[in-house]
Amino acid sequence: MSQLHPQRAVDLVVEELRHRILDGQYPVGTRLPAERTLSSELGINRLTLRAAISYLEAEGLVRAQQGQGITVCNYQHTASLELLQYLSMDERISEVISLRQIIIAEAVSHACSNATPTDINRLRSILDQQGRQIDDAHFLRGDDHFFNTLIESSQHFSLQLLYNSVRRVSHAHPEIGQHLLNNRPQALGSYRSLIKLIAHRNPSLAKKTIMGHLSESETVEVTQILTT
Amino acid sequence: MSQLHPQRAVDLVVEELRHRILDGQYPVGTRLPAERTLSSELGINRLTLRAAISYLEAEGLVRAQQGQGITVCNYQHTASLELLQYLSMDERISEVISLRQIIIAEAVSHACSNATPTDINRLRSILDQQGRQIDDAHFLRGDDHFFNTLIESSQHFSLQLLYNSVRRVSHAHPEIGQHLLNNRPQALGSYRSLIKLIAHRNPSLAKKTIMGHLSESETVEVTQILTT
DNA sequence: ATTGGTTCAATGGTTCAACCAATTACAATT
DNA sequence: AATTGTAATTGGTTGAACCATTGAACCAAT
Repeated sequence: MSQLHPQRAVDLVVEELRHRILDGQYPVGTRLPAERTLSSELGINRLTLRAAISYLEAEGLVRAQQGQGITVCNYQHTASLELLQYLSMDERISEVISLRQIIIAEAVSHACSNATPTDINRLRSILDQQGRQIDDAHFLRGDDHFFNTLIESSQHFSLQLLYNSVRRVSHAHPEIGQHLLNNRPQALGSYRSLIKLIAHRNPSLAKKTIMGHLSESETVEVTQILTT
Repeated sequence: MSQLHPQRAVDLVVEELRHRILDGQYPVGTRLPAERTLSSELGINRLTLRAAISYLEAEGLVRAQQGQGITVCNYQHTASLELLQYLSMDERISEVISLRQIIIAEAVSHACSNATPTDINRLRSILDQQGRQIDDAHFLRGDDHFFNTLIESSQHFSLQLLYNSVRRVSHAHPEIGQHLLNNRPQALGSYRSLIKLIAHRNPSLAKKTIMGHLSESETVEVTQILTT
């Protein structure tokens, strides 16, 4: 959905209908009002409504069938992670945080094998030019840039796509960014540690470090890596 | 996109355009032909094309802007995991397999905390009534049912949404199912093992077991659990 | 009473033609 | 050379009309 420029009528309708669905105003399994009725109610043309419906079909929220109407899907089974950005995060912040951690751990692991020296230098450069001492907004932007680069360095296309969704959820929910700010010291270790782990080229060790699954001997090893 | 019933013109157009984009026929960053041109070429009405474009916008493949045209997005950054089902899997089967494993490990871990006795019984029941000795197609269907139930037992909505995408990728690419069949014995341990791990209610241990991150003492513990 | 087929109303699917609105390209002006 | 204004291009929206599918209501034959 575009954001800059005056918002299209289609986008407004998509948001309105998505809202009604997720609110339970149009419960799962029920039918939306007929297109002619609904477009009239919303004050738009039927074709505009149909473009919105098409969009919502792609999101896995509704299903249109001729003669039968537009049915609200059980999106728990039909939607993708993209849906998360439109839902309330009250009880799910921890889900996203841990998901993010898993993705990063996996990405670091793959980056150990696939990151080029150029990639590693780029990561270092992002850290340096950021300084890491600016206001929250700038910090989060730098954070975003850093992890984007990290994910790309992993050369793992599926992880990249997955991370895109998590990223959009984070952007849609400032609470998540806030959580990252609060837990910055202890969470994930510092950025430089991540780079050191990648540069050390030990995928398994790197992943275990991030996930906190280290044995005693491994802990010693990691300590050595990080203090050099 | 629906599949039963006669396929709508919109769906055909979506598939055709998506194919052209992923093929590189419409390279990333370039513009599609003008709507009037394209709809004429495809032999459909412009409004039908627009519904298809709306769908592709939701998939993160294109971006339409008035006066500027319809631009092909850099879907590596705009799409979600859903895209994977439309791509060639040649080099990515292992990505999906490992992603699937991570999701299941995480789900089992949460199922340890959240699965009700009813959930566990349901999982056992799925195994029993399946018999596990039928042809591949039936096996995969049972497999699908089992893991769906497992994911639901985890009560982890984000994982559920994520798994939906992986599931659709798997369905779109029989090679992945084939890989599951081939590596069935050694991969993930048996289904009954998973249930035992869940019933034992030790989230951390369960996850490590599936991911193969067990220490020696933990290995002994797991062996005891699985042999009871 | 049950079955089977027919009709019909409702609903989504598609098309046409026209106009609005944003953007861009380019020529005219300075 | 820079600026401005205008025209062409492109997507955005609309209205009305017609097609195709579905399901319910109805009716007839058994």
